[in-house]
Amino acid sequence: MTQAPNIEYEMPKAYESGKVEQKWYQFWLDKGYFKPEIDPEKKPFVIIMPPPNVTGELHVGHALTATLEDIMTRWHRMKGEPALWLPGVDHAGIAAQVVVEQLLAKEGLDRHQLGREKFLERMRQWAEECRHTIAEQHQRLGASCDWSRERFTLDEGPSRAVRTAFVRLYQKGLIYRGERIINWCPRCATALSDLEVEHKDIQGHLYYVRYHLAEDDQGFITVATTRPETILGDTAVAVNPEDDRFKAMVGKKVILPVVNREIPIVADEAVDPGFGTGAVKITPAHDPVDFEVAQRHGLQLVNILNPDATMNENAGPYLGLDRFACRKAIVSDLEKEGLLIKIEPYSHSVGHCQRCQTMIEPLASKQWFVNMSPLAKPAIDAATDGRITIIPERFTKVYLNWMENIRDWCISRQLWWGHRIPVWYCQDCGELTVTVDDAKACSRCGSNNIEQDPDVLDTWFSSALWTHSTLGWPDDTEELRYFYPTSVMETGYDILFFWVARMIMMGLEDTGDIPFHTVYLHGLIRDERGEKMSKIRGNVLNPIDTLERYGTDAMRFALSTGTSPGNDIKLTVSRLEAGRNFANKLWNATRFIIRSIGSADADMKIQWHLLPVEDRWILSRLSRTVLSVTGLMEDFQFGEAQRQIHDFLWGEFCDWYIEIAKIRLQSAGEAVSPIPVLVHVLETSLRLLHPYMPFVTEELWQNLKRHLSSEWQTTDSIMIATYPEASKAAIDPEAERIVEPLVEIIRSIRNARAQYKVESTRWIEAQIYAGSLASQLKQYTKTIEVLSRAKPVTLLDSRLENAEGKNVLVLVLKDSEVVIPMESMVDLAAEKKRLQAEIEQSQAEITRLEVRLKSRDFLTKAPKAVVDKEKDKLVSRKDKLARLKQQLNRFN
RNA sequence: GGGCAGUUAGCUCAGUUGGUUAGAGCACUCGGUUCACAUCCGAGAGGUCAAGGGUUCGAGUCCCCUACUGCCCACCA
Repeated sequence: MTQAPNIEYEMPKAYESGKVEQKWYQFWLDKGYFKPEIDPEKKPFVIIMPPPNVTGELHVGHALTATLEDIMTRWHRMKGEPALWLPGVDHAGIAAQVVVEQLLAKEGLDRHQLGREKFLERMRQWAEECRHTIAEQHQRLGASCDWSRERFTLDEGPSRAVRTAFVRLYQKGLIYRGERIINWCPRCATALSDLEVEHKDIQGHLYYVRYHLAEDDQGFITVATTRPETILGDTAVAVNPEDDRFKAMVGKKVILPVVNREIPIVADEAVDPGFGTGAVKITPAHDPVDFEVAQRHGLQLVNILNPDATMNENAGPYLGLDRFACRKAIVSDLEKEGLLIKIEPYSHSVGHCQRCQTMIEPLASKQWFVNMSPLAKPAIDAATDGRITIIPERFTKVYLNWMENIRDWCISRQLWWGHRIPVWYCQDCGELTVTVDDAKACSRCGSNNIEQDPDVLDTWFSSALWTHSTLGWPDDTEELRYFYPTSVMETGYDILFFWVARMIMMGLEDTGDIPFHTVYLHGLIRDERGEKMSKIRGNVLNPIDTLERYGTDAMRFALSTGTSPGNDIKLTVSRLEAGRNFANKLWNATRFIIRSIGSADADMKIQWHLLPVEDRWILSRLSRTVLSVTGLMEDFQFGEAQRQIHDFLWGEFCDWYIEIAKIRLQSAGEAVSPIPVLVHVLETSLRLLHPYMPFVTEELWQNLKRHLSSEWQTTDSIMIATYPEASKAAIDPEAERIVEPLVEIIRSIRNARAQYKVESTRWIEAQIYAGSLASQLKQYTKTIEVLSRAKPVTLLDSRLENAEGKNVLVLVLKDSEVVIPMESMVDLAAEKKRLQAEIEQSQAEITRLEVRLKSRDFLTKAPKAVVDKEKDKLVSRKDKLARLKQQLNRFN
């Protein structure tokens, strides 16, 4: 058994330095708290962590993910559920390969020089380093995930899942190989899926080019294009069949400029007669629409590009030129030949590689695709019939819209880093062998002369299987049976399509069941200026630097408090400071309470029947807070939940209860000690807060426990203590009705002091008329004295109808009045002004209430409780108004 | 071209079944070396909840419309 670490009573600085954090993390780890037990009697809570890419270190976005997932996991664990949070990392295909290629470039190497095997070895080393760094960083964030189940997408298990899924889809006819227009990144030298292309508006040009008719020197047709270099790949000109201008030309041939090839004029619906000249050049190998036109008309495909986007042999004289150089050259040649009619500035959207920002070339190429529509249908149903809930709800529409318009997914990548496509081509008979285990021979002719497809799969293909591949699928494991479907998928809304949608499709396809019940989408982290963080902008915040500076809990506070799902978060210094200050406040409050315990007797039993009003009040407020926080958490409103814990602890417990309790502690003797309540509220609040701020709560909780008797020693750690349960029994409206005016009285005296600039060291007298509350407030005269620095405070039996003298200040409150004899003259003018303002305000409110209460509709249609409330309010406001007026009369 | 969000105090943002006088942090003003805390304490100022219309007894909250900002999706050469 691991012993709880020996706790030196350190100041917050020690906590900020990270020592406390590391101490506790190690403690939890040693205790094995992160690993849930499989208990068939209990329903588990499961989150599979979105695996960070092995491209370097974590950024604040990951810290947000980790924070939210840790909050949920810790909360459910404290509720006694077997809570599994399964961590992992993603090999990240292109993204990681790009990083390592850059590292190689610094050494003057490229991957082709190394060769596939050596390069992959290098990649594996790199991935292993990253995995290490990432795990370490997660630990610093306090992530309570089960490291014994950590997975990497290229691990044996997940890899077998990938192959199995591929083979099954292939056998069902849902994976096919074919020549289609794909997005080609010339820099990465690979095909990309549509999602991996970012469209940006580019200020370009529209070139109008004349194509002469073949049999008629005079006749011509003019086309408009943004990419004149693709003329080299034209195999037709198309016009709309309904376009009278060109009807006569359809079927004739034109001479392709520059290359002087004859190509036909065809009629096709796809052409918009209103755009450009109404005639379109058709480049089937380099444009998706043209590709389809070509299919319909049986046109030839002419590919004019090499993989690196230089011109190939089909470009004739332009062979070897870069695509942009070629464009210039062609434009200049067209001009020379008088075929360029005009150039117009034109803004259009151009695809760029998501990873390297290189301009994409649409290219006809033979690739592997997944036919998505059959997979989308069950995924649509799951979100429509309520089996899967997306938070915030608005993303359901976005999800459905994408699903309903889904297009086939190009999954092959011409990379080395990733899951190799499990397909072998027979060099003898040409048959494809598609198997999970490495093929040794052709499945048809048995030849050993087979070669595996050199390509790898899109990294998102393995991600799509993550929820089940991490739990053992395709095997029927105990883990899979127990933990699947998982509970929550928590991630950023930016990967809804990339990942979440595909996981739902593949989860349903592979297991027949949804992968998770709830999708929680968080917002993106932005910098102080509201800009998205990116390496290119150089505004990326390293979460480790941040937590070293402010403390992990402060950062978690900054990331989760006062935020809401799906909305972006601006991470500012002041947010971080607020978190740090809150941790510090807790530290100090706990220190105070621990010191108080030391000087009192050790019995912390609350004597419920003897409790004074303020004890009942704070216990009531605690109950309400627990009730509300629990409800909010069940509703995934973590930001609001934490804000309420913060406000309760700081604004009520520290500001009022502790301050009042101090007075009791100082006047030794007859009174009931506040210490049991102090301890109870603190201890409960720490548990309530623990999911959010795990380190400071553990440190303080452990410290507190050391001063308590054995019956408090329920668990070895706060993280496995039970989560507070709301007790409605402790809600005490009567106590609240007394403490509220008490607070109001104290505030009003403090206010008067400030207004009249009474020196802080000077005491003033106060007399209070509290009507029906007098008897309960009687025992609080000392409290009022100490907290408002007024002495003596006396309670009046009756109102001072007309307080005598001009140097008496009368404060009219809701149900009470405070009379303060002033040493010097009261500023009459100022007082009159203040009273008049109050009267006006009061009068306005009364008018509003009266109007409302005269309305028959209101009286009959509003709920009775609301009506009664308004009636009571009117009575009390009228009373206050009358008293205000009397005070004003004093001055007249 | 579609779709979605945001617009609340000087700044950053909360405010989820419509129900008192709309909140917090930071910033600001004034006052504080009281033994938990100056990473603090006390007091204060600051908002026609973007504009307009509607539904309702009652709207920051629901509906319509407008403006501005941002995002997503989309094969107009």
